[in-house]
Amino acid sequence: MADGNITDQPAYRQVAEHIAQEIEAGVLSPASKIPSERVIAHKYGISRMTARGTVNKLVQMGLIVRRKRIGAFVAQPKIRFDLSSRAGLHEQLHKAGIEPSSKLISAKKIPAGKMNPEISEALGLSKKAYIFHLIRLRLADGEAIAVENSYFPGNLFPNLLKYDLTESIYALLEKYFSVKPSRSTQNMEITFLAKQWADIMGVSADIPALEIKRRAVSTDDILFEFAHDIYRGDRLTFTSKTTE
Amino acid sequence: MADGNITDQPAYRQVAEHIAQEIEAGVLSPASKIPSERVIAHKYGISRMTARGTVNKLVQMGLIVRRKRIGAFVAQPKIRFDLSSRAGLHEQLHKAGIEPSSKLISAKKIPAGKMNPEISEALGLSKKAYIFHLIRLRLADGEAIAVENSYFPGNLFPNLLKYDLTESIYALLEKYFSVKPSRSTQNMEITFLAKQWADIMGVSADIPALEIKRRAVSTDDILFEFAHDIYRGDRLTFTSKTTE
DNA sequence: TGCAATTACTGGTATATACCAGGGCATGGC
DNA sequence: GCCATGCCCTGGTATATACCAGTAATTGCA
Repeated sequence: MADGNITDQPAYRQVAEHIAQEIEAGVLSPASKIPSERVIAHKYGISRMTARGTVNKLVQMGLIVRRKRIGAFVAQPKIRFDLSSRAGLHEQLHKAGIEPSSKLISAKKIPAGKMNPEISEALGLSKKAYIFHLIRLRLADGEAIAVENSYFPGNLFPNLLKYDLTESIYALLEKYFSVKPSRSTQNMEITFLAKQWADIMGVSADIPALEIKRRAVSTDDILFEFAHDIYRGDRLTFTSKTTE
Repeated sequence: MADGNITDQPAYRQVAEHIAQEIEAGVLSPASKIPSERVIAHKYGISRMTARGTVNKLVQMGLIVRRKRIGAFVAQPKIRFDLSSRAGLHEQLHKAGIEPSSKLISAKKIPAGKMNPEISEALGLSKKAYIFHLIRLRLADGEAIAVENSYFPGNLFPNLLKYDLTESIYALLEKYFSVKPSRSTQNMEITFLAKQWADIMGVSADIPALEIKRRAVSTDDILFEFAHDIYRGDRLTFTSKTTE
């Protein structure tokens, strides 16, 4: 910025705050396009690289999303997801008036020996056993919000891949294999979206994420699933109600 | 990079991956200084701004931490914090062989009317009631890892500020006011560290964070605390064990 | 009218350069 | 031996410029 400043904030932050206020005030409404980096630079009398810093800051704050070669847009409000709810993601989205959908990305039968030890050991399998690995993409109103990796012991679910895997897996397991989930132990971590998952979701890797690894036990006390779920932190807010 | 590349990755990412491998391989050990941006630029034949992009990426990955005007250093391994554990942060750190400490940043008595409505309403207070607001900084081996905001209804805890607030507040409440926590409802969100908290912690605002808002109820079914805790996502990994 | 080619614009990457403020260290005076 | 001065290095900010690849609107031809 050409002029002097009262606060000692760097130019890119000042501009970011100004635009952030416009967004919060509703001058720029969700899904609307914000001015291009070059226009911001000209409007505020800063260089494009500085304007880019401004846009970076806004992305980082979760207020806008970038679309390569198209522009930057005001972000939709975050979707609430209650991790402690009995209801699954699908059901919670539906209740919130958001259209949930899933896409089966991959379904493979893999020898336990070729698997990541973390997974085969978690499922307590010998090397010659095999594992079913499903990757599903979860969407909300058509927008990718999560990737779910599910690992099932092959011996428990013969011919699993022959079933319709696009619907609820848990319903399927109960219907055809009489396996009902009872308890689960989960471990969560805040990370950045690994490129692997970002590619599946079709988004940039520079967004925060919540990763959850879960071991699910059936009512028969059998460990029947190891799940590794990756949720976008920029589109979801996570709620966890605990009563202790 | 001057030379052509096999992968189509941008230069700043390639260099970042190379340095990341050096860190993971132990060539660069925790707390050791990585080369300065200018040195990286020269070493890999890239410009300093590109080298800066590399360092940004590494910071974002949580592999290194920056220290203004001093350099960038390989980050310490993340500290595990079990959110679902009965043990508090202090106890968990101690068990992990890390020295926990706290610092009282501020302790104020504030009219409920002047408070953020989210808080006064959560505590179910009229505008003329008052609220105690404590801000505490939590450290692990001297490093700031969390900021805790605690809000207590004034009527429940007369003269709260006269007590020693540097120790465990819950122990104090039980000892002097016979208030024992029983249940809590909490709401967590992944964000970026707001400048406000970053300043208290003495770190940059460009790091991920976990914010938890908690309503704590006593054994007498009285809502006695609204807490707003902010944890550094770059120094902590959060575990949550659920058995349902 | 229909469709292909052009063009303007976008974010992403990269370079070269410049200045600032503060930490760390060597130097030099006392 | 002590301490202050000053220099070098650091990350942080900022400018100006350039090229790329893909989108989207426009243009122009058949």
